[in-house]
This record gives sequence, C-alpha cells and structure tokens, in this order.
Amino acid sequence: MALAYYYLDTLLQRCTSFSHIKQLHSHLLTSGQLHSSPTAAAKLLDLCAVSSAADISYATRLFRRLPSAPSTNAWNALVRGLAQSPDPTRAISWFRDLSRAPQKADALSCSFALKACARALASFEAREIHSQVVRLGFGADVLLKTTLLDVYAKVGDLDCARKVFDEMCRRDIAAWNALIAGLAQGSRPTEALDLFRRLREEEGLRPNEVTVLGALSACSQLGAFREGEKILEYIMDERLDLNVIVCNAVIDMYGKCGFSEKAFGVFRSMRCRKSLVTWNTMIMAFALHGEVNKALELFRQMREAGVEPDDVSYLGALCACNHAGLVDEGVRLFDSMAWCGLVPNVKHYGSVVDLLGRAGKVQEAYKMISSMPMVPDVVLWQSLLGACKTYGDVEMAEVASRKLMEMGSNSCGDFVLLSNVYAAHERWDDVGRVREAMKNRDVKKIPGFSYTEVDGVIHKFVNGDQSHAKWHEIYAKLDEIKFKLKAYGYVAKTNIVLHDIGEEDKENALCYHSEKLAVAFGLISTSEGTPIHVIKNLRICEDCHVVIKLISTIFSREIIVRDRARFHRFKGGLCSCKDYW
DNA sequence: ATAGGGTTAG
Repeated sequence: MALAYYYLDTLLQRCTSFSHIKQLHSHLLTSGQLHSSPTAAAKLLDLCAVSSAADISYATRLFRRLPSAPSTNAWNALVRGLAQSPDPTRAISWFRDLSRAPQKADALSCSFALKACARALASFEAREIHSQVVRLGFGADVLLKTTLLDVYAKVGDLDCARKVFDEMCRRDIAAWNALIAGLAQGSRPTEALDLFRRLREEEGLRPNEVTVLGALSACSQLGAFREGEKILEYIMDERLDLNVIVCNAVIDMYGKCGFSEKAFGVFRSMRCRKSLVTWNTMIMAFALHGEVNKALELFRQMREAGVEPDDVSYLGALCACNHAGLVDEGVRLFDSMAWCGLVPNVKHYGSVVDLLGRAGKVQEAYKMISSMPMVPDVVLWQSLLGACKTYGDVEMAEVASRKLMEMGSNSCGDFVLLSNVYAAHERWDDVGRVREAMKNRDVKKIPGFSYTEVDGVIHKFVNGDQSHAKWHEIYAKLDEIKFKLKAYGYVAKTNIVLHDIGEEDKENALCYHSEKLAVAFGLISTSEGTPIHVIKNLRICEDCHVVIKLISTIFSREIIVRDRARFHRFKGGLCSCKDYW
C-alpha cells in the first residue's frame, strides 16, 4: 500500500540511522512509490544525502538507479549533499552534469554548487557558475547574489565580492554581513569597519549578531578598542549579548586589543552559556598577555565546568607555557594530548619546538622536528633558526637554513638570522657569503610597521619614516629620548643590524624603528599618564625592547605593544614578558 | 518543499 504524504513525512523525520533509511527505501521500492512519485524519490534522496544519517555514496547509487529521469529536486539533493561532503568538488561536477541534463538547474542548484566552490576554494568554478546564474535568468535573486558575494570573498577574490555587492540593486542586512565578514576574514579590516560605519550611517539598517561579529573581528585585528567598545555598547543596547558567539568575539576583541582583564570581565559576567570556543578564546587571551597561571587555571577549570578541552584549548595552554618559558609543563601538556584522544597538529609541534628552542634546548627542538609524523613547515625551521641565533649554535643554524633554502623560503629574516649567528662568532667570510646569497636571490623583505591611535585616527609608521606631518617633532622627541637614555647607561644593541653599514648608521637604523616612532608620537600627542598602545606587524626587536622599558620609567607611562606574537606591557622600567620572548 | 551572512589557532 502506498503511504500517504503526511505519513511519509513523519517517517522521514524519524529516520535517525542508516538502517532506518534502508527500511524506508525498501518500503518505497516494494510499494512502487519510488517509481510513481518523484517527490517521494527526491525526499528519500535528500535524506540519504544531507540528513544526520546521511550516506552520500548510497545516495549516488540510489540516484543512478532511479527508474525515471531524476527531477531537479533529486539533482539538488545530490548537489547539496556532495557540497557538504569531504570532497565538495564532486558537487561542482554533478552541477555540470545537471546543466547538460534535460532538467534545468534552478536557483537552489546554483546556490548549493556555489557553496561547494566556497568550501573547495574553487574560484575559477565560482566564476563559471556565476555566468551560468546570469544565463539562467537568476541574476536578480538577492539570496543567490549574497551567496555569490560570499563565495567570492571566501575564495579570496574580495574585489569581485565587492563588485557583486555594488551591483546589487537591493541590499538587505545579510548582503552587508557577507561583505563585512568577508573583508574582515580576508585581512582587510579597515574596509570592513568603513562598511560597518556606512551601513549604520547611510542605510538605516540595523546591525544584527552577524554584523557585529564581522565588525568585532576587524577591531581585533586592528587593535581598535575604542571602536570595539562602541560596538559593545550597541550589543548591550540591542541585547545581542545573549548570543554566545557574539560574547566570544567581544572577549577576543578585548584580548587582542590588550585588555585581558576586560576580556575576563566579559567572560565572567556573560549571560549565556559558555561554549568550548568561549574557554579557548579566554585561554588564548591570557596566553597572549603572558599570564600563564590564569591561562592554565582556566584550562583546568573548563573540565570541571563539563567542557572537554579540544586541540585548540591545548594550543592555547601550550602557547601560554611558551610565552612564560615553562618547558616541563609545556612538554607534559603536549604529551597528555594523546590521553584525551587528541592528535597534535603542526601548530602544536610549532609551539613546543619554539618553547624548547627559546629555553636553549636546541638539540631537543631539532629532535622534535625530526620525529614529527607530518612534514615540518617553514615556521618550525624559522623557530629553530631563531633559537640558534639566541644561543649561537652555528651548526644547527646551518641545518635550519639549508632546510629553509630547500623549501624555497627567501625571506630576508632567515638570511639575517644566519648572518647574525656567523657575526657573533666573527666569521666574517661566512657573513659575506650570506650577504652575497641575498643579493643573488630575490629576497623578500617584509616591511616592518607600527601604528598607534590618537583621537580616533590611526597613525602608521615604517622604519625611518619621515612622511608623518609631525615628523620633525617626533624625531626631536627621539633625540631627547636618546640623550636621556645615555644617563641610564644605555648602549644601542647594534649587533642585530646588518653588518655592512658603519656603527653610527647602525645606531640610527635602530633609533628610528617604527615602534620607537609610534611611541615617540604617542608621547607628544597624548596627555601625561595615559597609556600608549602600539601595534606592530613583526616581532619587537631587542633594542626597542630595552629602550621602551626605559621610556616607561623616564616618562612614567604605561606602554602596551602588541607584536606579531604577543603583548608587551611596559611599566616602571619592566616588561610583562619578563624579557623572555 | 531544499536557499543567503557567524566566534577560538604557532
């Protein structure tokens, strides 16, 4: 007997395991419904392809044995299921088959196929489907356009995403959200925030949870805490703080802007249930600030709160140990991952190698790299090389450098480190050889920059920068600083500068590092006693670290510097990193 | 009978 549709729907809902699906399949087969009703067939396919009990290979077999030509719905079930499967590229080829089939692709087919492109990072295919969307006459579909925009952003083609956005004749909040989030995730946070401002000022649309997430992520990257706090005010006004993901983003924003205590305040007082990500974000925030004990305490507490740590939690805890030089604790944590059934990934290895290397255990770090079950990446060898520089290990430095060359790394920093190791041993011929190799290769130098915010305006500096409107005053301040430092017995640490320039030039090269310019600018343009926040894209250099410590005493200022890896909080001549970084 | 936007990571 054929099942009535409402009865079929009930059955479909109750299918929670694969054996249920098979039972239903055989029932539809014996009752003849699979043949007589395309709807029933499509529904069964959908169940096989996308439900919790899904089995995509069963779905494809079922599809191929369909008695009559599959309906568009049947195709869609497959494309959707494949788009969510481990190999989303298969969805794209099924979509191509659909385009050649007598049944036409509809807007949904396109949407699912585009999702697959996003997951597979297939930008060429996304373009292809885009043109098909237009040809099929779905060019004005707001939902499809939003998907399209989102896909372009996710495959890294932000300019295309922007173009789709600009061409939309009607934009609702989701379209804005897609672009704001896309820009934030694509490391273009300034544009994301511009768009967020425009949305509020021009369009009269109300930002929702998703909007503020994109904007907060942009603030985290920029270290823009004033903007971040304004967004937090809006969140509280609109009661968006009932959403745990929003709370996580706020915690992250405070953490990345240098306020671990404020982050913890949000963590403690949030009105919704904490998720795994909440704990991980807070642990990482403490780690970033070098507050090991707080990070490890939270790591312990999360279990008591019934939240099992995952690989990201462990990474946060390892990172905390790394920033504090807790070697034994770090190694112990790393080893204990297996007890929880967690498999360390390259980042866990990276963290431990760095931890061992910084502590001077260069051999052990090397052993760790050699014993890794996956291919060590550039970052790992760079950590080892950095350790070799600190501890003057020439042989190991050569090993690491050779690996880096083999891997095609031609970043300036790698050469400079090796050259410094040789220089420390006064092996000038080798130094010259490295310099020669740098000239012969097309060495990439990442320009260092720092910036600081004053009255809502971001002031950015590069090394030796003279483009700022107030550069004369800034350099005058640095001269004053230089003079005062002498009284404290300061001598420039010129050993970290390349060796083919004169001693005085070396001192000058150091003297005008971007972070010093930013700090000097902070000193002359903010009132006494207010903290100065600086963000830097690279790691802070030894000389700047010494100088800024002294500045914090001489001028009684708290100076907070976020470098590539962590925060340095300078106060009263000391730094929160305890000179270990 | 199925569509768009989302947090943590060396």
